Amino acid sequence: MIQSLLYPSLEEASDFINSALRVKNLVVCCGLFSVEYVGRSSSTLGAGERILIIKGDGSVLVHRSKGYEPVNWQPSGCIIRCRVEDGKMILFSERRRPKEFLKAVFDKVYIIFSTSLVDEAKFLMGPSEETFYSILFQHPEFIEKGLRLTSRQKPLSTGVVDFTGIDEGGNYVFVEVKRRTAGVDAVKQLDRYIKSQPTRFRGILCAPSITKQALSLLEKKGYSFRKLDLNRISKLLTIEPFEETLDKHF
Amino acid sequence: MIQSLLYPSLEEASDFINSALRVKNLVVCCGLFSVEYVGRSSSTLGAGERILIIKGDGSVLVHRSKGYEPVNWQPSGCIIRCRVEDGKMILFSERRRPKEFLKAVFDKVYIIFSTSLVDEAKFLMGPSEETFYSILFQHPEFIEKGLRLTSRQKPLSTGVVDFTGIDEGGNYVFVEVKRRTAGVDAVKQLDRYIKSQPTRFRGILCAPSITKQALSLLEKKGYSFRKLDLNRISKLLTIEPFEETLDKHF
DNA sequence: CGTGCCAGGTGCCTT
DNA sequence: AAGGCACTTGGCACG
Repeated sequence: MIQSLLYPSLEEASDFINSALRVKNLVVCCGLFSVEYVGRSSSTLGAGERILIIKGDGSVLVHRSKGYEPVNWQPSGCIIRCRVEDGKMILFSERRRPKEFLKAVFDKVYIIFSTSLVDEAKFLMGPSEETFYSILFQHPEFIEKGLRLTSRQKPLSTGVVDFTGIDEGGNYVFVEVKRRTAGVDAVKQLDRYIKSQPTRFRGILCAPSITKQALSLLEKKGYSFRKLDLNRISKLLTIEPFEETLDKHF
Repeated sequence: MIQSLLYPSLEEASDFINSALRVKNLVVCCGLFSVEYVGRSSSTLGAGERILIIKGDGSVLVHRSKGYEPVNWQPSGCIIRCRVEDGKMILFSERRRPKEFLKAVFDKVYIIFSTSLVDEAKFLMGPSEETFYSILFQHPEFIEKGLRLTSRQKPLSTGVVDFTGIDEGGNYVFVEVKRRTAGVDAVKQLDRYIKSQPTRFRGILCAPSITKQALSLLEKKGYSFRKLDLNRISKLLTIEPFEETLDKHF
């Protein structure tokens, strides 16, 4: 059930929003307004035509005419109030921790609607990092010939190492897996794991590619890089490859 | 100028969207639909009531009833098409590089509106990390009385130290600045810089606050914590301090 | 609550 | 175009 108002007065819009807030409906409001934000950072946005979205869980989004990201926002769990003051509609949102405030001051509301979105569908994501681990754990030869993996996702004092194992020469090995290009961070992560151990471990960083600086740091530390062949791995997934999904749905 | 349709037929909605696309208007559409995505990853979302937003620059956002993040999206620059097929409205978005596809299949459209958002306002962001460095470099007394800073953003073998300097007692000093609460990793970072030097350096970690564990580690290492007074610093910026902004606008 | 770490991260700036 | 890095990153899992 949709409720909507076209070119409402600010009083009408304010009442409308307050009604929607009480029943935790979603509200979409298009109008002319300015935005102030204070919190971890702060920002000011002068008056302009935008979209403001209030979700039932207390999140707020302000979208301008371009781009993926909202220009201002408030995450879920905020306390939201709306009132008319001095001929302007003021929408105020307060986040408790960290302390953050967002205020939208409306000169005009062009259109506003609210609804309770009935949406029970499950969101299914394609192969994640976890999926890659499973495949690699069953096929350590993709990482290195003769490698035996002894544990996965092993918690250390300083983080969780993806794999532990023993290489062809009998050396203990830590393996860090990245699904995408490995950067300096990944090398540091691996280094931290190995430094945390009293005994000697070889380090293997396994990723589809690696940045130049990361490789340089890796070599300086004496660790190894192993190129991960994504196509070969995806052949082993139950999930259908890109091309097939494309053919089927698109 | 707003155009809107309440409970349109799928044909009406499709025509409406195509008209809006031609003039690169923003479109907000609330309805019952499913979403498929294939690209860097892939995802499937069964039918449910949601909001779909198309922006003039070719970005697409699908929002469910909860949370800050869109469940599916397409960044700006995509090619968008809309048609009715087998009694469903299909909205298709293609990204060129990387190759990514998003498809929304509508069973029903509850409300749809479009508008060209006139929005020329400048978005002004509060102090960034860079801003803090500049201010602190010019006002080292905020860090410590009698401190002289000799260089900023100096590259070491192990990273980039924010400031180097000499304290009142003539000791060489490394300063690491954090804009937010300093955690254990900030201490480790500082420690790494100092360990990398052949000569002795004092370590100062400068942040608005510090976690208990980080402070404990810092003290164990013999380094100093300096509370960064954000209000005092922001006085030196053209940007007004938190409390004042709060008083004035909230 | 802090710590660690992934994300279809996104956006910005540099080579 | 690719790499590096900050972000009001958000989000989740775990101690």
